[in-house]
Amino acid sequence: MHMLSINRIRNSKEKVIEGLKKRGWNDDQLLILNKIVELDDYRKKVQTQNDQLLSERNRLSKEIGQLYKDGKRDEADAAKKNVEALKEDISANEKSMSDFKQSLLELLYKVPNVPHTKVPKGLSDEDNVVIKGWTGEMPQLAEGAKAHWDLAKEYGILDFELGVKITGAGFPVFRNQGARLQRALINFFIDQALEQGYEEIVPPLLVNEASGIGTGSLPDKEGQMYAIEKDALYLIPTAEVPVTNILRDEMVRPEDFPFRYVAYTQCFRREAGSYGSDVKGLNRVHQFDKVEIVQVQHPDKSHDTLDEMVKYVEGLLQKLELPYRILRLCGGDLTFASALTYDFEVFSAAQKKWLEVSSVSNFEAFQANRLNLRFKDELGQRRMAHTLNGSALALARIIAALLENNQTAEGIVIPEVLRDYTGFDIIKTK
RNA sequence: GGUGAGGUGGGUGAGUGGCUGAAACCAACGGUUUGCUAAACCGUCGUACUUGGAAACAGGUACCGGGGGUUCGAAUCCCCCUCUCACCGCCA
Repeated sequence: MHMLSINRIRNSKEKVIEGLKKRGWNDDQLLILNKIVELDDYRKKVQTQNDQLLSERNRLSKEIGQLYKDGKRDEADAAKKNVEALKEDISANEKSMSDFKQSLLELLYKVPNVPHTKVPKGLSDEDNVVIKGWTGEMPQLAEGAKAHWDLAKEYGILDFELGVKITGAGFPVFRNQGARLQRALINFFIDQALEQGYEEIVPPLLVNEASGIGTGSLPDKEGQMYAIEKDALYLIPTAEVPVTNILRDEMVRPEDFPFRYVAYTQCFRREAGSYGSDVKGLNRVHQFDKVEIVQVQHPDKSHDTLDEMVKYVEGLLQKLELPYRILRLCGGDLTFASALTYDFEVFSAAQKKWLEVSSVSNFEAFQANRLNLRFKDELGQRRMAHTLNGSALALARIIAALLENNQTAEGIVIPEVLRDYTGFDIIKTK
C-alpha cells in the first residue's frame, strides 16, 4: 500500500476529509486521521526526549575518553555508572518509539489517496461519469455473429483448451494469424509511443519485494501476484511495477521532468476469486500482454500530463477504429493509490459489452512517498515527484473486440494501421 | 551450487575503538579573473527526523549495504542476513 504523508493530513485535514468522503468513508473511518496525528505527536515527544538523553550520553562518553587519557581512572569509572543509568531510559524510549511507529504505519496504510477535485462522488462503477461517449457508428454485425471465443476456434488463432493442458485455465495459446496479430499490436503500440518521445524499456518480469512495496503491489493482501517463494520474487501484474521502480530512492533533477517510459511486458494476475461470464474467453486471463506508459512529472504539471496521456490513448483507439468511451472514475471505483483515473472501454459487438482496455491514472505524490522519489525545486526545497501511468494498451481485450467487431463473411478484417505489422489484411479459415 | 574478495557521501577512494558526518580527488553549484572560451584561485556542496524561528538560519539526534550484539563510546570488534565482483561448475 502506498501512503499519504502525515504532513498532508496535518496541514490540510479538511480537504483530506472531503476527499475521503468521496470514497465513501464514514465518520468512524475518518477518526483514523485523528489517531494518526495523535500517534505522531506522541512519537515526536518521545523522540525529542530520547534525543536529549542520547545527547547527554554522547557528552559523558567524550568526557570519559578524556578522563582516561588524563589518567583519571576513578573519575572515569564513576562517570560510567551515570551513563549506564541513562542507557536504561534510552532503550525504554526506543522500544516505545518503534511501537508508535509501527501502529502509525498500520493506520497510514489504511488511508487511500485523496481524490482530485474532479473526481465525482459515488460508490460503484455505476457512478462513473462517461466524459466521452461513442457518437460514431456501431459495428453492424450480420445475423449469427460470433463471440471471440467462437471465432478463435473457427479460425484457429486462439486455443483456450490447449492453454489448460499446458498450464491451466486463463492461459490462452495464440497461434497462426492470432499470434501474428498479437505481435503486430505490440509493435504498433510501442512504435506509436516512441513517436511521442517515450523511452522504451524492457524490464524484468520478476521483481523483488522492495519493488513490490514501492508501487504498492505489496503487501499483497488479495494475493493478486504470483509469488516465487523460494527466491522471494514476484511475477509482475503490470509493467508499472518494474518501470516505476526505475526511479525509486532517487533525487531527480527538475529539469529532467518529465520522465516518460514505455514498456511492453507480459502481465501475470492470479485474479483470485473471480468467476462467471466476465472471465470467459479473453475478457479476463491470468497472463496477458500489455504496453504500458509511465511518466514522472513535476507536481505543477502532472494533471496536464494526465490529460496528454488520455489524449494519446484515445488516439490509439481511433487508429484501431474501435468504438470507445472514456470514463472518469468515481471515488468508490478509484483504486487505492489513485487521485484521478480515466478508464477506456471498447465495445465488443458480439458480446455487446464494454470492455476496459486502459486505465490512465495520476497518483500524484502517493506512490512517490513510498518510492522515495524526490526532486529539489527552485527554492531548494525537497518535494515528492508525481507519478502517472496508463495502459497503451492491454492486448487481450483489444483482440477480443477486434475479432468480434471486424468479422465478415470473408473473414476478420485487420484495421488499416496494423496491416504493415501483420503482413496480412484479413484472417481467413485455412 | 562451490570458493575467494568486497559493499564508506553524486563518483573514485582514505579511514582497525573516542579529536571522523567522515580525508583527498573528481563532478556539481556560487564567485573572482576574462573581449569570449578555457585555465587558475576562493567558497559552497549528503539524507532523514526533531527543537527554536514567519523565514533566512541555528541547535540536537540518527545514518558508512540491512539487522542484532559487545562497549562509557563503533564506519572501525563479534554474529546473522543481503547484494556486488572474481574464479570454478551448470546453462539459454
